[in-house]
Amino acid sequence: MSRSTGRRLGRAGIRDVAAAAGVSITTVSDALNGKGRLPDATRSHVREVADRLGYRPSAAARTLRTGKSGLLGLTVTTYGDEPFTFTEFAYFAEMARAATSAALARGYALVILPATSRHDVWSNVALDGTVVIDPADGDPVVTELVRHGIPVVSDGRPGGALPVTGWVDNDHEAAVLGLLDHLADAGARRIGLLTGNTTDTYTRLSTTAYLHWCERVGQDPVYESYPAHDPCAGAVAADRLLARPDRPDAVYGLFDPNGTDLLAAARRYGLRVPEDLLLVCCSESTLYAATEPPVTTLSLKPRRIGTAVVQILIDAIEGLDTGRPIEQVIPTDLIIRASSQRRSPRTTVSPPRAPTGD
Amino acid sequence: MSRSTGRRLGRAGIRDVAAAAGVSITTVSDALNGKGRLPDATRSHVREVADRLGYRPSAAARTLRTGKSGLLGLTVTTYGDEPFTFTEFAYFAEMARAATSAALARGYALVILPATSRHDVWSNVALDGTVVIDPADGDPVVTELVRHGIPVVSDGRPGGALPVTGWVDNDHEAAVLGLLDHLADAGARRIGLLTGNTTDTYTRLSTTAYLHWCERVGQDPVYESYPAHDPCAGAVAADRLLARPDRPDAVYGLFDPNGTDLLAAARRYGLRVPEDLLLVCCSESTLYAATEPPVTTLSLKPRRIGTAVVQILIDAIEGLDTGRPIEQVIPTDLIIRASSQRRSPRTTVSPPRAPTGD
DNA sequence: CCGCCATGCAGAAACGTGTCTTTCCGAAGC
DNA sequence: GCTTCGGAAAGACACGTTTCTGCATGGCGG
Repeated sequence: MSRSTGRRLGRAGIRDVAAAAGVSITTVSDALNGKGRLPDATRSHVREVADRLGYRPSAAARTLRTGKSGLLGLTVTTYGDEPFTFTEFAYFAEMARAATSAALARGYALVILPATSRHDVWSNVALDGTVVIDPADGDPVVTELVRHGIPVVSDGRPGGALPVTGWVDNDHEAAVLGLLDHLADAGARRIGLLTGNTTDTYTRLSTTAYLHWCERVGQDPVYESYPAHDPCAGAVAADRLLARPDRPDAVYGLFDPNGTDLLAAARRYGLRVPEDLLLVCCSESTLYAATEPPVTTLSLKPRRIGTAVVQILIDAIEGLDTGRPIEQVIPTDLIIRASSQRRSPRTTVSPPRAPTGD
Repeated sequence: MSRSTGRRLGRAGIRDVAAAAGVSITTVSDALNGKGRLPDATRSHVREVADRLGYRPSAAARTLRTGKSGLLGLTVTTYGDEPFTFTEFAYFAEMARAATSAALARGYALVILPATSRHDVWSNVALDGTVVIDPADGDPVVTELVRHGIPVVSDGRPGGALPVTGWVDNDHEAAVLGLLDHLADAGARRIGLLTGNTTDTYTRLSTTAYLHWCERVGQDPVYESYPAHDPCAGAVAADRLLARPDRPDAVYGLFDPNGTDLLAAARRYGLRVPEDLLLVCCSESTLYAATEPPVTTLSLKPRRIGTAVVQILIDAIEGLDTGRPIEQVIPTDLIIRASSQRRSPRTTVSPPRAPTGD
């Protein structure tokens, strides 16, 4: 049987369009992609025939020929033993959502992939580039990707001289320092920290910033750490922190659920917030606007980060890069609510200060 | 230049492996895929050479040849004007996470795609199948996908005779009826509903189940609806519901943030929970375990749904289907906490030394 | 001793597209 | 009048893999 009649079942190919329009394959390709020198009459004719046949170019064939798939990987490193922490917290959900929207707007789609170095999964999909969330130092997946010539942009400043194309991150040190200053301004004398025992960049930078701040103001560090992937462990660690003999009068929690964990622990110990205990936690959840009391949160602006990461990555893919790594720092946002304001609203006080930090 | 020496830059191809191993292309392909009849010596030799060269088969070429890409689409329909509601609520995050894990375990990856019928995005990626979350009646994207022979499995029972391969859903009617019975058992005399004004299946089924229950027990329906995509509107609607002259003494909120919305509204009206107002909301967030008071939540088991959807879809793709649509109902889980139990567990605060709750 | 089958492997045809090169043809220039 | 030039479209190849077909060899039964 001839090749033009053999494909009765299945989708229409470019050959079918060419035959139906009475032109060659080249003309069809050029007409649909706007590439060659064709009169407008031919262009519209071919397009009309293609539409009538319901023709959709094969993504696989196009990818094979052009080398561009229009797919970006989105990976998340694992915390501890958990196999997969995608959208473990609201941060990831928001960031992934923004990244997906930004990619879609430029004609790309996102593929969710694990950060493990399972070859079979990674090699089964043709990637134009990859977004890596919080890569570990010397991440083998990242090095292998760049060795294959795939651009990698990371959310989180990479450590260990990772050869990424670029990165986007918050200034975690400045955020923690500003937040601690805010608590001190509100009257905190001893600020505690609820942190993780993992080695990821966010946890490490935030913790060292806390230690530096303590050193600067001459306060003994008071902190508890726990495996961040275990939600129950957070509640226990919050309890431990408030059970210490050197109980802090203000606490910053690094992870999303810490706000409710600390509120619950404070209730168990009969501590009033904010009268007896000032509270701030890092979270993207709007639920903290409606808790009792509302909790001051530090937002890492995941939407801006997700958008920026994708823009940098696509710029690099499409050859708009400047040759050197592109680095971008997104400012954080401290959303001040009742839990970190010592003065009760009943007493007449000076109007609340403008939220413009240093 | 010959074809074997021309590709110096770029990844190693199967030809390079064949040349380096001193065998033919066929032998390399068979050895790596475990297909042909080869002695184990040749197999291991080829594999060793391929590893040494860092050979990764081209996903695009394999997809073109075999017709299988190993990619599954994951789409979310839009609510109202919002362009993209992926992981708008914790439900989507959990469901997407479970679906991703389940797909990965069977060698597939998930591509996040918008539910709009933008051709250019959909046709730029070769899909083996698609998961559609809560499709609208007669969804054009779904019909076009099945017309192209791509299996579609939906999260949420499809309406409008949508030709999906299968679907997974909760028994929303039974869940709402059981939950309302639970509230009535706890002493509720007039149960209100906080619902959405969208036409998606979840909202519609839950609301009609509520109305049926009211009819059965002879209670006048008391409900407020609002656009579920707008977080501020939820707080306003919660306020409206509690401001009514026929104020309910128990409320069920259909959406994730309704719990804190209703708690805040109750505080504004001086209503104690659960003494004056019983509360249940549908949510997957663990934050409700630590609110004041903890809120009873209805979990739709998104992890089980995400896993089941992917299993059904991959079974259909790999030809394990039975010919008829596969339908699966996942039971819901009512997590009973203090907000829906009229008796207060204790009037004094329990000693702080035992962090093990309940 | 001949034919046959099982084994081990190579050659080559696809998969469907993009694009380089070539061909054709009419019109303009010397 | 012949060449050249440029526009329009066709031919052919390549992308890298899978897989069908087929060739050679050696062991075995008849």
